[in-house]
Amino acid sequence: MLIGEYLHTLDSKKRLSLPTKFRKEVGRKVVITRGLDQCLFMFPLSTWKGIASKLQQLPFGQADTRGMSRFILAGAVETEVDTAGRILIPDFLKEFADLRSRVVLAGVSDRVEIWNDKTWEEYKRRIEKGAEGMAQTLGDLGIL
Amino acid sequence: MLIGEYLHTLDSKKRLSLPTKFRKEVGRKVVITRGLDQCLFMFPLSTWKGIASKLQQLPFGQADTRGMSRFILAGAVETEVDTAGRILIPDFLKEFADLRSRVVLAGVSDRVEIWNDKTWEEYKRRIEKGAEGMAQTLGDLGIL
DNA sequence: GTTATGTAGTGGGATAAAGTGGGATATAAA
DNA sequence: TTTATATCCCACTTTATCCCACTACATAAC
Repeated sequence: MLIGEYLHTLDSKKRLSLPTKFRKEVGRKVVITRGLDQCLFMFPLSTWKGIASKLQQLPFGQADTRGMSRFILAGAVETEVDTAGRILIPDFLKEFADLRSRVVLAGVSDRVEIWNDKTWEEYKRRIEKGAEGMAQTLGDLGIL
Repeated sequence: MLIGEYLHTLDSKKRLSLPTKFRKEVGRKVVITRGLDQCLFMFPLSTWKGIASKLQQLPFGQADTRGMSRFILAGAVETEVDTAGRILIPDFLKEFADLRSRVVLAGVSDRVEIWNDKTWEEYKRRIEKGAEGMAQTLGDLGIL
């Protein structure tokens, strides 16, 4: 279970160290893709395979699903975790998520999200403000 | 699995180098054809054979599928990957996709798409704008 | 409390490889 | 023969990869 929030630094060589707590669960190979709300998603290779096979089944005759599979598949990279527990973030993904030096890694059960630190803080503030409505929703869903 | 996005240059001799990550999977012979949304499709020869046979099985009586198979089959070229990992793009395909010097290669599971860089950026921007709908679809597919 | 020991996170240098450009040779057309 | 086009080969530049080192903070030992 990937949980917790960590502030790490993306160095000049595009390397980003994973929090120790994530390393075992994530394994040696991971896939990073474009995510939603301007962050990146990182999946263990095994999880990714399931996603990829579902995407492959989408008909590319339809313009909208064609766009989606391009967005995600062309936006994905398989990377190995190096001996120091670091992964490489390619330029086009750095740009997409507007990643600078300070980066937030957030565990969200089966994936890790990678955020620009400022964007993350802002996003959290927005969510907190909507907490009232959220509590309602959680209640409706029988979660809390 | 062909994934990722790479910005390469098409030189004055119409040569385009394939990203290293694609080379193994793609093999020595590839087929390039006209694709959808003003890009080119590149298939490993083995994949192409399956696609070609499916196209041939389309009912020839219907005008739209007839047009589709002509569009793809007539525009197809078989090329060899040279010792430096480069392929040649014939003029008529260059023109079709409006390829200049800067070219994007995008892996989309079983094919590589070849785009004019500007066209690709524009396309991505359009897709991102529709991200809300995409989130919905991803949820429906059980991906997120 | 102070001193070892270990580990996580980070940075940098040396080496290898990828991507690209250009010349020389071969092949085909005028 | 001359001109043009394609193919092969080599060389340069930049980027990536590997390996080692430093610092900070933690825990354990004295």
